[in-house]
Amino acid sequence: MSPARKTAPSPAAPPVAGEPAPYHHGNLREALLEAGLVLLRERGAEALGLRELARQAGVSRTAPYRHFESKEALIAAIAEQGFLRLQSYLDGAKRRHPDDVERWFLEAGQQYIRFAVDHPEHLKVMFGPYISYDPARADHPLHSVGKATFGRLVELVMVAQQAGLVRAGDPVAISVSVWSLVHGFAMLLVHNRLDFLELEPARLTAMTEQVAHDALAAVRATTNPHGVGPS
Amino acid sequence: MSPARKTAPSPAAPPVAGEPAPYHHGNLREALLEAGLVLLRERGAEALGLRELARQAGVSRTAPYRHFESKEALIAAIAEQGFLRLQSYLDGAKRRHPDDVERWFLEAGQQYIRFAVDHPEHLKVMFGPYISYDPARADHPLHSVGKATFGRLVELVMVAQQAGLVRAGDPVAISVSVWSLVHGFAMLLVHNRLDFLELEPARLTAMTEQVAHDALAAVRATTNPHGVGPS
DNA sequence: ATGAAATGTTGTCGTTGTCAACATTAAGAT
DNA sequence: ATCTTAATGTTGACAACGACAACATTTCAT
Repeated sequence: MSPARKTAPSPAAPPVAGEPAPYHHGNLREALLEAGLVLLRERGAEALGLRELARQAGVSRTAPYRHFESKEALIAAIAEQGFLRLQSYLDGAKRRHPDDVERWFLEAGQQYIRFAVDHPEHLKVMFGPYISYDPARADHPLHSVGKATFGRLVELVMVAQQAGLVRAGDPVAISVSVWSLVHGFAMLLVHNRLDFLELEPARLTAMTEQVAHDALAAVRATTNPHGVGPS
Repeated sequence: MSPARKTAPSPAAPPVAGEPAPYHHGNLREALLEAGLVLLRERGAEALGLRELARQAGVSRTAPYRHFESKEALIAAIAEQGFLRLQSYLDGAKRRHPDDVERWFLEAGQQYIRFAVDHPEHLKVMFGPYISYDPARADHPLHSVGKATFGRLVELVMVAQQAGLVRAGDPVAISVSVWSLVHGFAMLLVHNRLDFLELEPARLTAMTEQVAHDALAAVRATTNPHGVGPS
């Protein structure tokens, strides 16, 4: 992002003392989302509120309603950004190991967990009860981006199947198992449910690697004598 | 629970029209928890509120504060009950397969998921962001009962190790992997993240069985050359 | 230039969690 | 039995929140 022209005409800069604070913010929607990320990092998911966000953006309490239908809609947009961030983590794994499926698999699992460690509150928002995830609203952008993220995993699983690394069978179902293990660990981490493990950084990376390995073991093809397909 | 004498002296019965509604409820703490379970089932975790619970219990808005320090403390007590319920699900698996570790393992996994299907909102409360889970408060009863539940799994893993079913290694770390897979699937289920799978009951049980199998595969002992393990 | 659409503001309502002050009942000591 | 005290329940109040309506200001297309 160059600091040059955006879609908005003038401001997009921190408020200047001399100027009379323009009536129109000019960039409010994105400013709210950015403030949301900051608030998320500094004060946690519970602190996310329309009024607080408006305050952070230097705007009055109901202004956000011009850009988001409701609090839930705003949070959904923040969650959406979270999935994009997560995708870039996962894509990094693929980019770094383009021709070794096993390393790609293991690294993807670790990247998922790294995302959880780096942005725990964001993960909470993405998978917590803050948004309803009504199956009737399956056209919502949040659903699309969520499915796209899951698609990264399905693609990985299919490649791994063709390489004989992962067992045959419905790749979506297999992906659910893999996702469940890594996601479950991430969620337990993020909600402090694993504090009794005393996970100082060294132990954390060891545990992360173990989880990634076990995720692969969970769906690994049975090492067969002569080629493809399990016994 | 027989309808006979409880710890409280007189009421513990639905309010009678004739009586002037005694000043002391006599059983408020348990009444609040029971109302909490009902509210949880009927209107979801978001509807849990001190005032609403007080209303359901036929008592005035700040009365709950005589029995719970805060809203979070009340929810923690409800979560505590959830862990007890979950334990009884898991204990059922052990009871039904006392001398077949593999069946015990698989059934335990399925029971965890069955709990999620039977009491989704309760699971949300147990693992959601409603309670802070401060590591400093490690003496809280919620932590104890949580660790006790996890202990069921560690016990199972240790027995499975001795039977040569599960790989050697720190049984706690291995349990975390197993827990993560089953828990992750349960959480995804409960938060409607798997609706795109179109899980009508038949597919759900199939997927449940797969998850349990994969949880075992994740930590299974490598089939060893000379003896104990399966073919 | 003018009317419509987009955007921001103040006022207000109902709801919630929490505290303080007060009322009523139950329990224990004398 | 009476008196004191702790346990329990109530009303009043406050700040914060999400949401809506009505109004103000700016931008944009015609």
